[in-house]
Amino acid sequence: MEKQKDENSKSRILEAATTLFAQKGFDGTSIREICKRANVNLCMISYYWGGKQELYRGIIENLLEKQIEYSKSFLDLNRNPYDISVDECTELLLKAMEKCVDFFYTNISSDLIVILLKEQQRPDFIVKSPVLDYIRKMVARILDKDINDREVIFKMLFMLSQINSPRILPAFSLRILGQNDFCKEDIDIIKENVKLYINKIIKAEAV
Amino acid sequence: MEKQKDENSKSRILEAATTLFAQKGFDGTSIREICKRANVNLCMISYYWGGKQELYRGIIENLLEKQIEYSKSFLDLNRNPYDISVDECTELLLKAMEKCVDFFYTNISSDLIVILLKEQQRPDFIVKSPVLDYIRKMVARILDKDINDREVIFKMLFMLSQINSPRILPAFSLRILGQNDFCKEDIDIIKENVKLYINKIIKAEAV
DNA sequence: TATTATAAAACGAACGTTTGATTGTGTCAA
DNA sequence: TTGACACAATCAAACGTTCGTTTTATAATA
Repeated sequence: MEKQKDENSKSRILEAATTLFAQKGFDGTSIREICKRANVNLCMISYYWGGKQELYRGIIENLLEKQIEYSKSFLDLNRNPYDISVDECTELLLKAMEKCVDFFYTNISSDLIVILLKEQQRPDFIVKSPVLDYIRKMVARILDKDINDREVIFKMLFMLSQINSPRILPAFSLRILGQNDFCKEDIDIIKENVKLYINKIIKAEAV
Repeated sequence: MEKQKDENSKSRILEAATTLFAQKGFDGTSIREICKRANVNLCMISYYWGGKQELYRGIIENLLEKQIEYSKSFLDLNRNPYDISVDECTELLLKAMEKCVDFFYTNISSDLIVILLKEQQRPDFIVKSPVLDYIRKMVARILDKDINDREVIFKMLFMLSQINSPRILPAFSLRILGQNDFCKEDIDIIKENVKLYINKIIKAEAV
């Protein structure tokens, strides 16, 4: 009376795995722990994905799709940044950065950015984001440099880490704040910061 | 003819473990791998430290001592920031931030900051840094706020992530740069950035 | 009656740790 | 000066546990 096509257990696994990977990392999380939390049998991960590693890829690709889909509301990835004026491009980039804050601090994707940061060094887990590539192209255009120019890369780094700083140091910041996650007030502070400093960084006074 | 008091193998283990923990994380590194890289027998970690976890603590505490020792050249941890004028305190903080860049980008401690960032969420691996506490107190003094004020905490976050951004996203940045580690030129860019933006962040125009 | 989803059990491999033996070194009484 | 002894360092081997995965069986559905 309950053995029908039940995508429910599949999504429960995804949810449990995402939470645990973010908390304890890929290697620190056993599939037994995931399955216990998701309330499913031990074999279900292999059954649905083929293995633990494929489950990870599934989670990440899911995020990337969401990111691309979400970016469509404020970016046109097919439009060549070099065909846009510097001023318009700057405005677009600033808007994109603000939208990134919204994206990275929703419940859905907050765990995922933590996972990506944690596992970024695994050669087998490399992720290519077309959205990130496009943003880099925009920075290059604004600075009138090559996309692989050292200055462009560092400007991107400073921007991204500025946005993600609370997620990069979650244990540190949340422990001091005495919270389990960031609240609306925190996100507003981050956004305000983005508007102010990212703007300055982009406008290329130095660096 | 070679079995004498040989602290050599102990330090070789420390070096190998630091490199591997930074690369693959604590859980992703086996003691077999560490010992193989250090060219010592499998039992030596238990012999010297008692276990893998204790080896980790040994590494981290080693870093903290170095950090405290190093900070003495530009900070007096016993001096109460609230007894210093805002202007002098700002200058001291800026200097400290620049010194932090030097510290975090030397070969000795670059791996260690990566490890700390990776393992920060483990409740059993929590590290308290008196230097960081002092810097927080300085920020609070400059902003004339309580040390636990949300604004103080976020300013610290933004400052620290600004400094560490290239270390926070090492895979991302180094892959694009096509380098194995940051060079003098990169560190100069980071320092210049610190001077410019940290200064703006501290001076409290907003956030 | 296929097909899909779940369950329990078992697989070999890898893990961190411990054991017991062995080797070199420094100490010291004879 | 030497032989015995304590001790620190190292070794190979084995320990029990946990890991990701697979297998075989079973229940529910189309």
